[in-house]
Amino acid sequence: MQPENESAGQGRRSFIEEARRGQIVRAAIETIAEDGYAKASFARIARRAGISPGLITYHFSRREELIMEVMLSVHASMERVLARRAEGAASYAAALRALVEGFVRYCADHVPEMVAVAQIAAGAGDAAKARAWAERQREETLADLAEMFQEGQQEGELREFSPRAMAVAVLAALEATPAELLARPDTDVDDYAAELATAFELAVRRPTR
Amino acid sequence: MQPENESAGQGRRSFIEEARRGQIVRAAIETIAEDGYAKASFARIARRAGISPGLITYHFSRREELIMEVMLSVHASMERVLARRAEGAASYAAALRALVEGFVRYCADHVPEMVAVAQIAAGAGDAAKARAWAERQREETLADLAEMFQEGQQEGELREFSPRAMAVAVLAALEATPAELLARPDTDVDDYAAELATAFELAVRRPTR
Amino acid sequence: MQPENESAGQGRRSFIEEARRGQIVRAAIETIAEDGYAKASFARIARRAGISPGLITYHFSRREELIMEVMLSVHASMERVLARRAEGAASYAAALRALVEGFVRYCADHVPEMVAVAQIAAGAGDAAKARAWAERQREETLADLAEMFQEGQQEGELREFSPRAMAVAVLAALEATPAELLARPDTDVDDYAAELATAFELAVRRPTR
Amino acid sequence: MQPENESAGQGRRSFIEEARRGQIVRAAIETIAEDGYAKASFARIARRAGISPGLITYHFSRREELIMEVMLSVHASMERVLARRAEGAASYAAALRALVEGFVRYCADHVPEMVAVAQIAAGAGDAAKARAWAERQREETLADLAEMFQEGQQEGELREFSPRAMAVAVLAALEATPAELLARPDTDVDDYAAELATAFELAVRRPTR
DNA sequence: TATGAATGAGTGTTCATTCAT
DNA sequence: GATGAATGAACACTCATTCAT
Repeated sequence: MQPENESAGQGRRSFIEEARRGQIVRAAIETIAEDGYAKASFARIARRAGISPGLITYHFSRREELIMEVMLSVHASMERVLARRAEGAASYAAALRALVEGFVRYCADHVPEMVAVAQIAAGAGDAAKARAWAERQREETLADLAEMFQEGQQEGELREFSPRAMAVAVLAALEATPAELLARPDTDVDDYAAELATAFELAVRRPTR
Repeated sequence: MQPENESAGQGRRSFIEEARRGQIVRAAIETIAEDGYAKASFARIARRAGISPGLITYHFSRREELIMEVMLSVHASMERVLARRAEGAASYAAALRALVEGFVRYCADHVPEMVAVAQIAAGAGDAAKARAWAERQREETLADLAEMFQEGQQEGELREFSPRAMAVAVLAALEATPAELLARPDTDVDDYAAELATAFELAVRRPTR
Repeated sequence: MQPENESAGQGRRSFIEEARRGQIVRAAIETIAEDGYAKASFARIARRAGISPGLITYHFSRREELIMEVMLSVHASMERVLARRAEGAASYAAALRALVEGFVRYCADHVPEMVAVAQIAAGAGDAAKARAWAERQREETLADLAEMFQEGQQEGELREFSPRAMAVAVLAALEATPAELLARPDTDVDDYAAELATAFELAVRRPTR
Repeated sequence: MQPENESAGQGRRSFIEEARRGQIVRAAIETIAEDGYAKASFARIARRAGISPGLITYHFSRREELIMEVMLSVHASMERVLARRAEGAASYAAALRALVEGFVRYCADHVPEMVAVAQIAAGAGDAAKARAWAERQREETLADLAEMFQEGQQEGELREFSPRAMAVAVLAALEATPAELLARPDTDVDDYAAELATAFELAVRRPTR
């Protein structure tokens, strides 16, 4: 009898179950990050976690559910970190800088998570639900960014440019960070973040005559 | 009985073989772009090409070889286009603009190719060789870009910044283009390209005065 | 630590155990009848009974044992009912009528039981023992019926015919009843029973001149 | 690339493919008849046919398709045989006798087919489509039988009785035949058929005063 | 007594690859 | 050159059964 997750009103998950789920999610993240999404079979994930493949299905009724959980957990963790940073920025440029630096910092500290999420987002057909969710999330982030730019323009702090195109460029640069840090592990993360922040600051702010 | 590809010294490919290979590569690109890498089985590719699955293996001894060929052909095609644009740029800023606009233009005109390549790059384990090659290629592109920036800095046209970080940001923005054009088909491509070019121009050039 | 069923000489079953077994058997009957034998997993049966799957194995050491118990309990219940009807029939024709009407009546009142038993009888390999038992039971019923016919023939009440073939036909008609009542719920059960009884009465009795 | 069965307009099946399909259907019938539906896995069917399990999926795109083909082929074969017998019956009683004897004869000659079909009809959930089809077929047969009885009643040849109930009884007796012949292989088939025919003749015809 | 976490064998199905034709 | 029948390994998933608690 599977735990029949999350649906039932009273159905809380036991401590041990929560622990196993966490363990499996971790193993899934690492497996996807290291071996690639397509090779992240239950067999491999289970081997890494030191459990039997059947146990994964026992805790996650479908593969989709596990993949979704990976997405959700990474996203929630990042949100928590970024939220702290975003508060109390004095200007739009400062807010952008806070976002960029926070994101890069998070990437540096959570490379496997970011790689795994990227794999899933770009990945196969059997993660359709998770991919759709990620795309919606991404679209939302883009919209937020663009809105921020627009406000900055209306208040005269930022120059005139296409908020959307700039948002795409910024997010793309952020999303490229995990791969870059993976490819060049010696990168000074804070420098890297500052460079990005400065570049985009110059790109968006009204040129001081 | 197979054509024994590429290895043999004298082994030129016949005209008809070259044609078949091209047909298969095209079908592969379209299938990967439309159905996703994971669903792009030989059966599907062959159906699209109107041939039997066995014939693919006849022309490409391993799956890896076909995927590799997809990469190579797209890359070659893009190089050809970009090379024309890059020549005769009067300044580093102009060269950057030419690159950005050329790349975006190419993306707009070759969506399936770009989507397929992105799928492969992010994709499965049986594309390891192709992925490695793409990564090497990408590294090379980054190095070229960074070198260009460095020269611009030495000549005083560009401000001081990390050439590497800027190169990553620029390339990331470019690589995000196909997805963006796919997600927002109404985007004015030339505007979009100009916006990116301007943004990065502001980011790199020595601030006037 | 299991109850070590039925084997031990002294091993009586406690009251509570008997109750659990009954509850599980009922849940099994309903699950098999509604979801089909193949889908009647321990998980489903346990969910219906509001217990854990492990508890089923605790009370029935093998799946086979549970299935067997289903058979036995249904059979015993039917026997009890039929026995009452059979007594005191004045003629062989009357006895046949009593049997037919009793059986049909029982079917109408115990659809799930009959459906479940039919599912098992026609069903899977892991019910082999139960199926064998049912077949033996069936054979016995056929023998009883045939013997009754033979006696009726010897006493001159019934015409000459193959007792065995007639027994098969009668039993087949009876066994078809649950499905028929399920397919046509509006059937008037008593009419239906009377029709069958009359048909077979005409088939067996010595034609009145 | 699977043969993509039956749908395409021009898509004829090759000779060799037709042969394989037939071989697989035969193996499926025998496996179901001997081991039971639930144990008739592709692995077992393939072993019997001396082929690999994958080949079954190659020729039948889903399991359901194979099961359906079993049903259809048995049904078609029986129809062919029965059709010859049914023609030219001088009375309703004679038509009934022809049907009964034809059916029994067919059963005797095709025990595995009949057992397999019975297994599927009574069987698991993953044969839903085939079971539904069989049930529709059965219902049709019942309707035909009942209609025949009704006509016979209207013409005065048959006594008054419920055509439906009688149809059910007759069909049930027929369907019980394979099991009976299997249980008692020494049965004289023609005698058995004649007994059934006579029994139902007496049951339906207007008693000769 | 009862739970539910865990296992391992088994399922249908997919697919790159082989090979006789 | 080309076909398509055939294989075998891999996949997610199901489930009776075991066992520590």
